[in-house]
Amino acid sequence: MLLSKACVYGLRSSLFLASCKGDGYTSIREMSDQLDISFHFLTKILQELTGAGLMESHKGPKGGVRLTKAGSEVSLYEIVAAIDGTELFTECALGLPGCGVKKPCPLHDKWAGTRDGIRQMLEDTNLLELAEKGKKQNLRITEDGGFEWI
Amino acid sequence: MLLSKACVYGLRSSLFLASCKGDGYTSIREMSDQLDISFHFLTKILQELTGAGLMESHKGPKGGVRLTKAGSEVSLYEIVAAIDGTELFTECALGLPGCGVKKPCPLHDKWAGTRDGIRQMLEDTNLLELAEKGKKQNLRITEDGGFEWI
DNA sequence: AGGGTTTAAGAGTATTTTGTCTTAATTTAA
DNA sequence: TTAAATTAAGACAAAATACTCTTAAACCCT
Repeated sequence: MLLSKACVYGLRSSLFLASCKGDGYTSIREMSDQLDISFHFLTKILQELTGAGLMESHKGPKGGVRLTKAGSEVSLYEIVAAIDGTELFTECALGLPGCGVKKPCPLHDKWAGTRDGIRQMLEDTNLLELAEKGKKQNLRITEDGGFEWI
Repeated sequence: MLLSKACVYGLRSSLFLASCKGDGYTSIREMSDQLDISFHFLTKILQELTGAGLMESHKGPKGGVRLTKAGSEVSLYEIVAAIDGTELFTECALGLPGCGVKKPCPLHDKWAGTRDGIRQMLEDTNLLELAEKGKKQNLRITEDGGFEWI
């Protein structure tokens, strides 16, 4: 699996927030309902994202979380890095520590290119772009397709 | 992590076999020693590869495992598919089941290209090519670099 | 034939990931 | 000021992954 489940859930919920109108907070309960993700698990994931500065949270009624930046300014890479870390984009395909230009494994050259391709794709893609595409083409971001773009 | 540890170990040991001269069997004990991988864990991984038809095994003295095909005929993709399965090459980046051309997620188009890039890199690379490169440039395939190309 | 060597198979353990539950702290609004 | 709503935090449980160990089966050699 390329990304952990926590990371995938983090991406889906970030996408959800990017599609929300206005700059108010969205409650985690609503997100967990709409996206069909365990409330408590999602809470922990979003805590990581707020810890990383990508979201900010607010307690109490009318509380919830929201993006700290405009969706157009948040790349998927930032979210992945915040949850799964950057190891995927630096590690050796054969799992050898310290593999790099100086001390490569036989697969290093080829894998480095592929790896950069993954990173660039994530860096090149922002939340707003995906939210607008999803809204325009009515694409799903949940398993059952129950989510309606806002 | 892109590949499981079992898969990474499977790749390293396949690479080891591809670098072995002659067509005799190589004992799993020797491989686990040379590659610094737990003997019993490696045994189970190689059983998967023999089950998939990529290797064949032989018991008793002079026993061990060997590739069923020439190293030049074995792509990394075959090994990864045998151990980790092909899910990585078919799954949705957002984890949505059934995501594809017909029922895509907002990230599908971009991810499909990236995903194919990973697959093609693995399909395009064979064991002999890596073994020769490793031998020629004296590259490591173990953490401590203790392995000497045969 | 018999003993040593090697893979096969499966049970058992440890660690990480995933998910659940409870309690505390904060905030809004009546 | 009090009650309801909401996130924060941490303990706990379940599942998947990563190993470890033991016993069985097959094989070679003397």
